[in-house]
Amino acid sequence: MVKSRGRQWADAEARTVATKGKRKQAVEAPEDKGRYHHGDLRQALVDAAVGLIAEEGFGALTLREVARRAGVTHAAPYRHFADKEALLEAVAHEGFRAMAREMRERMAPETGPLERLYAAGEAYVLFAVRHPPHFRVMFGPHFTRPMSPPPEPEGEQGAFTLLVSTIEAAQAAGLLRAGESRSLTLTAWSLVHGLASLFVDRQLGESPQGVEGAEALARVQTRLLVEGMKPPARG
Amino acid sequence: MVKSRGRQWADAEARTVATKGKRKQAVEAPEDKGRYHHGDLRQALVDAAVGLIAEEGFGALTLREVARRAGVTHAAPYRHFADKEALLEAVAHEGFRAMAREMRERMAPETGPLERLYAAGEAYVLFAVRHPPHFRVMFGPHFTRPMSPPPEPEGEQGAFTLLVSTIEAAQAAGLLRAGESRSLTLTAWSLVHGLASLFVDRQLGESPQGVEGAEALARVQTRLLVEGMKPPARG
DNA sequence: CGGCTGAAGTTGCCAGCGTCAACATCCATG
DNA sequence: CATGGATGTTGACGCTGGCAACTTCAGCCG
Repeated sequence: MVKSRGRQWADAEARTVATKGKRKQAVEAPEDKGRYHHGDLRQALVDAAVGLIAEEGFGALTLREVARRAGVTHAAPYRHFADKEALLEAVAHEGFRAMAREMRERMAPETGPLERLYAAGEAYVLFAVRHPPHFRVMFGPHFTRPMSPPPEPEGEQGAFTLLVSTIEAAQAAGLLRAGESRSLTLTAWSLVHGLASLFVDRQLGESPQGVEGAEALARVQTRLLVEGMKPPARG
Repeated sequence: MVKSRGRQWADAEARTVATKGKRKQAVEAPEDKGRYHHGDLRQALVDAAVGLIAEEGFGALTLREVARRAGVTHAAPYRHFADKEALLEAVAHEGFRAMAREMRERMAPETGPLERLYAAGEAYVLFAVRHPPHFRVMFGPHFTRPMSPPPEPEGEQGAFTLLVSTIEAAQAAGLLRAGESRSLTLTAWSLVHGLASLFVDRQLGESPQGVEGAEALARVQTRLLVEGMKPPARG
């Protein structure tokens, strides 16, 4: 029964979504191999969960398999998460933070209120297409207890707040119909969320796939939404 | 160990979504109590699964609990479904059929192409709000293998086909911008799907809840989408 | 009417899962 | 250098999805 479980700690490099911010200076040195303590097991577990969902699908998401991928035994995760749902909550929080960040980044170069709105919508859809596991966990039916609100670093706006303020800015500039800002926001949110969901859930069989296809589609759709569906003749 | 498992067959009445069509004349007589064979266990299992998701959430969906609710032992479902996923597929198929039916019913009284489009969109959202378990199974991340297309009774159109043909009819009547029918359809679909998803996943904390709230919201949103978001001044 | 046969349901089993309690190891602080 | 708290391990429990072998039933054929 001498299991040859050579401890290989998960690479921290594979993360493309995780908070870029500084983390405890751990796992940095390359010679961490033989340690009993992991250094940053919590983040390693989150990464492993995301990778597992991406590779094997949601049904394969097992606390024990996550632990295996992180190179620890099956009960180790309980030192960092109360239960499986708490781990998923951490994934969702990471997703919300990353989505807001990507929206801010794509909006940053734009100056016109409408251009900023386009950028926000496109970033929302692109985030979902690029990070399906996060998106699924964020909005999926996997939580029994209500999810705690994602922790937003000081001064940073969440994705939804960002959308609202962008739309209100466009209204203030006279570029969008005034009033009903809540309705306009919900319409915009529904459109991008629906498009993102359809993409992630592979409901768009015939349409262009892949990140580029999604980007083009998101671009067209956000324009189309704002331009309106009525014919030029204005029936 | 004498378990008092008095066989109580699941009421077939509780179904509000199931195919209304006639089923094998079974379970109809009220004195079915002591039977060894169930009569319509397959449908009873689907109903039990839907009820279980509705009452206890997705995490509680267990083949064994479903069997318990249907009044049979844990291995009985395997006579009707290859595995748990096959049961979920049956739920999804029932959902797709019911959604298409509800859309047709709500569209039926309307004659104008735009009114029919409104009715289709409202029915889509209302179906999701009224039948969250079905909607979640239909579009959730629960299938590893691709879902087989829902069986559409002869001559009946599926929900998506219905939406496409309605939009094309509106275009033909000159009430919607011509061309790009695929884009218009995707926009409309994304909007109603996003709105429905946000409702089902309880992301709309502040907005009006409940079926009436959803209906009003769906009404407003479908109009708003078609009218367009631009200010009357046409920036 | 009586026996056969296949469909439908049952019993018992297995590995794997989530979770907990008890134990082992390590790092930091005194 | 001792010690205590944090972190990881071991072993256990009940539950689950799935399989195999058995039992019960209904309809059919003689």
